[in-house]
Amino acid sequence: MTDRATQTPPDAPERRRLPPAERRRQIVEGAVTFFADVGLDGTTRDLARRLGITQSLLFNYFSNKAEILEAVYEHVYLDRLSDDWPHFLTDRSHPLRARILTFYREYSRLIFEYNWMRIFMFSGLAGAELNRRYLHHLGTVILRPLLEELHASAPGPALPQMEDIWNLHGGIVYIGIRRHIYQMPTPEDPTEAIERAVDRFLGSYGLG
Amino acid sequence: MTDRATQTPPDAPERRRLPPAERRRQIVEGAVTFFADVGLDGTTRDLARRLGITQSLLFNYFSNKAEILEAVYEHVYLDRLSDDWPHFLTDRSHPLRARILTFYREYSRLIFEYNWMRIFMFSGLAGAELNRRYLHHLGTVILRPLLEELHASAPGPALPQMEDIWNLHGGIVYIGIRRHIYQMPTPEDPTEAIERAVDRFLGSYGLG
DNA sequence: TAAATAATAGATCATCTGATCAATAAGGTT
DNA sequence: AACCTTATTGATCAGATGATCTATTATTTA
Repeated sequence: MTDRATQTPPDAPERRRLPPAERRRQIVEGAVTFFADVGLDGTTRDLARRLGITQSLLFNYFSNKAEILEAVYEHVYLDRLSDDWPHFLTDRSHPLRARILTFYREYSRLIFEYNWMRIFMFSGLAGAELNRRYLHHLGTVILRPLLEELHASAPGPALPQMEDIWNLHGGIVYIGIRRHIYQMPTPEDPTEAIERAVDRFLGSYGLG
Repeated sequence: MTDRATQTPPDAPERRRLPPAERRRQIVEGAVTFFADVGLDGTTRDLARRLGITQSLLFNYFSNKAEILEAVYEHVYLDRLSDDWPHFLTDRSHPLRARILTFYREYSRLIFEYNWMRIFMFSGLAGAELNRRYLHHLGTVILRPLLEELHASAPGPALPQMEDIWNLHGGIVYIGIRRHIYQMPTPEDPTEAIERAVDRFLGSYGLG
């Protein structure tokens, strides 16, 4: 910031004139971690500084800040809910326990990520419709079928309700919240904790 | 905002000159819901507008915005963790199940509240030390003793770990997150869902 | 090598935002 | 009723912020 006049500042590469597609990609990826760090109220100047470009350049690729945030959402929400999971979860050729464990192993690997977790929370607090859509989708496409699978498999009279599925889900997701939102220590690998949570849940419906 | 000159605007009471203590209290309470709504980046002008006072008046009671936020934290974090709970939870003259259920009935009543839930989340995302202190306190003063009570009561060889307690806790807290952060529909009264979650948990350690 | 293209930087604008301060007036006191 | 204290207001400042526009200059093309 001091010797900006020198041709090659100490650490900043001072590279310029990237192909537009690549620059745009660089901006979006930088914006994702930037807004994940500081929140959606982060300034375009700080974002530009972090990217090593000028603030005005941002507006050459996006007509306003809201458009940058849209690109961030798109980049972050993309492929977070695989279309395979509903089929996989209802594929009764595998034991239900294995299906659930495989799902949550995959799912937690995808969402226990700093950028996702925080941008999801920031936009949730901002009241973004996107969050409700995502959760509604999660509920109808994954958790609801999961409930039906449990009803089909449970031997006893005790059957889970939808709210119980949300409880199972929430207990697992809470690991990611503790880690990335509250920045508390959590198990490095959550797999075992998830496995025990799932087994407690299944066990209580006679699905040990 | 249009006819501010008229002596008594249509709806605004245009009252002035409250006793300082009362005005301060009014500001803090207004600030709590204001910042819970819009986030900690909400402007002092919007806050003043909501309170029906001028922006400059805020700085007569607080020397800067950070001081307002401190008062908000203090007001919101106050008495959220009762000192009675540790004693109550370890009082073996009552059945463990009743102790846990009573605790979570009380606790959920206290924290499943719009202002608390959102300010806790906003400040957590902002990296506030206060959140980590709160959660650390919760862990050592409530959840850890709870774990020990479970170890003392569980008949079988299977014993919960601390991470399992966090899972129980997270699953319950997640109801409040869904309601107040994601603004999704949740059971009006979470008591039954909590009861079932606790029973699943206890059952899996032979404490049915 | 010279010209053309367009990615990037720098300057600038209008508005917003936290904060200050002198002027005003509400409510109590005598 | 006149006075006094001080809660409250209105004007204002400096810096921050989103956005625009023109000047540069890296890279390609002829």
